[in-house]
Formats: sequence, structure tokens, C-alpha cells
Amino acid sequence: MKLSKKSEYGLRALLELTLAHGRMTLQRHEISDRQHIPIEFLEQILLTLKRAGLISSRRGAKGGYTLIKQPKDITLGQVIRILDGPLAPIGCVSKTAYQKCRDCPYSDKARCPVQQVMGTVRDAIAGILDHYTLADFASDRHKG
Amino acid sequence: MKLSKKSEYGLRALLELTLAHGRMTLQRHEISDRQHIPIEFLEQILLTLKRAGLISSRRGAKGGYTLIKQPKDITLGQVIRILDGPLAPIGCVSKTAYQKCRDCPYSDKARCPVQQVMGTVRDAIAGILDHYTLADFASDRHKG
DNA sequence: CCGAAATTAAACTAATTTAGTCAACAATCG
DNA sequence: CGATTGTTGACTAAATTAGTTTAATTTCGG
Repeated sequence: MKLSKKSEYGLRALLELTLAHGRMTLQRHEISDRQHIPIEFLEQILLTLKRAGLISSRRGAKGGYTLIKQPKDITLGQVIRILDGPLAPIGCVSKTAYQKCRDCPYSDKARCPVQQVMGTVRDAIAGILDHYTLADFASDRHKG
Repeated sequence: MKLSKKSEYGLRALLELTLAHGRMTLQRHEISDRQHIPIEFLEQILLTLKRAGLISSRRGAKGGYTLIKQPKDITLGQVIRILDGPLAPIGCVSKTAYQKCRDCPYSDKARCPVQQVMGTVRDAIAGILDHYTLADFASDRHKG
């Protein structure tokens, strides 16, 4: 049940971009310095987030990265799915990337106890991460 | 946020042992056949569960495995921690295996947004898995 | 006591994922 | 032009995952 460094760094980078949102673009070294992220790894992450349409970038001198959506419109769940894949503990309970379980001895989907309990875990995780936005994240409030 | 095959197989194996509990011991091939688990991998898992004190075994002809605790006294959280490690998405929010985060830019523990949200995720996961026992699991009921 | 049946234990392996690193390239600004 | 900065893809080392193999030990039935 682990969050990868990639996702953790991605969230920290987006936190910085959220704090700068509307005011300025940030260069990779600014993000890297403030959040202690290895710079080349950070680039790779920012590129993925760019391809996913969350941020934009400008090359050359005076270049940098900017959020292109409102912080309140980006949830942590979205970000983690982009960087780490589905939130669900097992494929057969994922709602965004369902995969039928191979070799499960229970033919009827509803009868598998593992699936049942992992379904509730998935819902709990998604319930938190899909309602927590970058805006919440940056404002440092407690939730629930 | 993934559950390993090891934990999944471990849970399925314990499910079989729960169903047999008090009535008979099960041999590895019975568990393996019923739950479609590669037999040598299953052994490895059963050995870990034995060392953790959840099951006992008898060697030789007529040998096999038995639960040595009451199904209602074993939670899925315990089992997953034994086989996969801590439930927490990141070490610094684990209650059973806390690890200080290295290189976190926030010196004050309470101020880190990643830690805050992952703390609520950890509590949600543990809230489910630490209250769901093998007895619940085997009785196939829905929960909360 | 013998041999088959069963668990124990540890070492081994192949594939995948994680966490980066590196080098060549392209665009932009002054 | 040349320094700065992002782009892209290839590369790598270490860890993890999902097993497999081998050898040993214990127990039961005859």
C-alpha cells in the first residue's frame, strides 16, 4: 500500500506550482531546491504531468513551468493515478482501470471476500484523494 | 497503493484455514488447489504466517496446517502487515513502523501537507483492515 | 526399520518496478 | 552567437515481486 517517490515528488512539485499559481512560472531548480527533489528525476515527473495536461512549460532562458488548471480542479487522486497508476489495491476493484482477476476461484464476482473488502478499501482511499484538491493541499487545512 | 500477490494469497489461504478451523487440518495442496495458488509460493507464505504465530503445522504423513488463534482475533490488517509491511502509504505516517522522512523540506512534522493527507489515508485503510477479522472475512458479510 | 508423504529452510532466478542519471537536442533571450 | 532552460530517449543500479529448486527433516503406515 505504498506511495512511490515519483508521486510524492510530483505532489510536492505541484504544491510549489500551486503556491506560485497566477503570479509566476517556476524553473525546475527552484522546485528542486525548495522540495529537495533530484533535478533530473523531477524533470521526468514534470514531463509526465505536462503530457497529462496539468502543467505547461516554456523553454529557453526565462523558461519554466506553470499550472494550467485551477488548483481547486486538480485532485490528489488524479495526480497519483497519472504517476503511479490506479488507487485500487487490486485490479478487480479499480473503477478507473478495472481488470478481471485471473485465477480467482470465485466465478461470481460478488462472492469473493478479498474483492469485497478491497473494494471498501479502494472506496475509502478514493473518497479521500478524489476530494482533496491542490487548493486544499496548499492551504494546509485538516480534513475529515 | 497495491496489495501484493503474497498478501492476496495469504488472505485466501487463511480463508480456507478459517473455514476448516476446529474441524480439521489442511495440507498445502488442498489450499493450493482450492485457491489456485502456486504450491511452492504458498509454502513460503504459510511459513511466514507460522513464524508470525498465526498458524501451526505438523510435518510428515497426515501433516498439514491449522489456525492457532480464533478467526475473530486475527484482522486482515495484521496479516497484510506480516506479509507486505506497513499499511501506511509513506513511512512518516505509519503507526506500527514509523520512519522519519529524510529530506522533507518541512522541519515541523505537523506542517507537511503530504504527511497530513497521507495520514488520513492511512487511518482510513487501517480503520477498515484492522477491524475486519478472518471471521468476518469467512462469513462473507458486507461491512460499513 | 523402511519408504512414502509431508513440512522446513534456504538459496536461486527471471521479470518488473523504482529511483534515478546521462547525453544529445531544441528553443529562447540578451 | 552563446548561455540558459526545457525535451526526449536511452541507460543503469538496486530493490521488489513472484515464484522455483534443492536438500533436509519429520511422521505415519506397514
